[in-house]
Amino acid sequence: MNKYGNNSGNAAERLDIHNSEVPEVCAACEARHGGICGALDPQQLLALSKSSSRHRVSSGAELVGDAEAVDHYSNVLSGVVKLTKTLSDGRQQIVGLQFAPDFVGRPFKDESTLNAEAATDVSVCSFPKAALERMIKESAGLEHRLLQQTLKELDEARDWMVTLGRKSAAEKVASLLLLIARNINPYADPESETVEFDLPLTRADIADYLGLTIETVSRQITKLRADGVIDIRNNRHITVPDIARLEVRTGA
Amino acid sequence: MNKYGNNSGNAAERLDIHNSEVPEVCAACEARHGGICGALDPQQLLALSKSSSRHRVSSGAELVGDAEAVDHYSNVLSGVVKLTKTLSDGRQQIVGLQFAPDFVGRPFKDESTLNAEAATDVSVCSFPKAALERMIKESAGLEHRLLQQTLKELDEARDWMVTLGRKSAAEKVASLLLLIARNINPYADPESETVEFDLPLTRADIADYLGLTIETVSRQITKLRADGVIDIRNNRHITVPDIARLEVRTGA
DNA sequence: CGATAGTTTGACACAGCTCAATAGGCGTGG
DNA sequence: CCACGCCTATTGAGCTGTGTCAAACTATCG
Repeated sequence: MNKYGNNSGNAAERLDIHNSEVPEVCAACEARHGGICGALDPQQLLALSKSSSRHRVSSGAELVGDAEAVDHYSNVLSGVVKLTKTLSDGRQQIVGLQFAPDFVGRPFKDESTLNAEAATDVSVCSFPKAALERMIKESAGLEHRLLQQTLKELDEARDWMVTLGRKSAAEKVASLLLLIARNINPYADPESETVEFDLPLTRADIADYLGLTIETVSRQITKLRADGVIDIRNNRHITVPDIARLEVRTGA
Repeated sequence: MNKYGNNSGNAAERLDIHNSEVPEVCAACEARHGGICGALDPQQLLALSKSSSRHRVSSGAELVGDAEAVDHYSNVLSGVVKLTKTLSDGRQQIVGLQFAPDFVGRPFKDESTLNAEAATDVSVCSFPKAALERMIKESAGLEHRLLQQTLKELDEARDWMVTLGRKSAAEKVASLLLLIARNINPYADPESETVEFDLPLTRADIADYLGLTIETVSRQITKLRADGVIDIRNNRHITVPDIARLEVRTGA
């Protein structure tokens, strides 16, 4: 099944081919100047957008299956995507969270080695594997962006290895809340002292990202709330009155 | 201090400029067709080798300091380099091991976010930051190799996150021994049932890579030896009579 | 308003940590 | 070649943080 490679909902079709403006689909990405497409000039953007399409993926749905053939790549436009790995006996670990405008997919490999799943309702911009790989060959800037994004993800993965290997349960939970607070809203003022957001993850997801059980996660969240570091409404809506106090809890 | 950017020991100087053969320094890398330099043609290789130099770094010495300005990059020619991160209170985590012919250094960043240290005596081929970044701009192939290497390291980091987050101490130790067995000797037959090698890491290093204490590591190694999965002589020399039996112990 | 999925809380067990003592490897110097 | 000292690794005993199992609670949605 060609999940996201088709042209349904392709906004670019509404553009005149002679129009060199940025295609309508790309406006959202452009606005925040992130994402790999920023490397493309309007003409290249138009070419790529011809084979790309926007999709909504609802919470829980799979974007890329582990050990499945990869036939498309995506950019996250909104929502959160979790990248998971599973051992043969079912133990699971989340190995990354992708926020807008992150890229999802493993270039230059025929099979995925992990599972990408929508943690919330997500909207993505997808394009066929072949189209992207063709553009990479034609645009050095695109490959450069991809390298930058990969280096960023590698830095993040290594930071998280410290969290997994050396932090206590309490520090792990604080670290995750801080990570989410800093990434979930790309428009938020990074200097603001207080943050408010809806948790994109269930307790089970959090446990899988931190290498803990849901019970331990729940106890640590309860403690953070009891200590006034966070406020929770409806189990999902979190308020952090003072980011600095949360940072202290992460164990540096 | 310009640690590795000078030309001391630059074998390329002995080459005639009109000689288009592969520079002498590069022969070792070429032999195994790995490493980023494989993307360069002989002429480019010659150009890069003009500013590169071989160095021996003895066990325990630092190649790149955390939060230090990065002025050079290196390729590992032999030995093992450990990449570490340290929390403010001293807790440490090894976030990667680089074997020959891996690349060491973080392109496009002025400061390193981790510490690279020789785990064994190491020999490297180093070149100034500027020289590599210039070549990247001139050779799309080089950037492609760098992307491939970075993607490989990202895959490895994510695999290790599963080990850190979800495996037992026994599985962690088995996973590390398998990792080393598979990487330490680039010339070894990957199909061979038995492997023999000298551990490049102390018990403390192993603990820092696995998120354990040295005592727990020691106990698990003792158990593997008692069960006949490995044989140890002189605390460092390891024989794995049957790789498949070790794999079973890694928890998949 | 009942069903369902997610979350919290409690009591207990155990894997891995801490602290402490012992043993082994290896270089140095007598 | 042995004796000594240093550093690393092993082993033991007890403790604790996190996991396990079970039950109660809460939000959400038909």
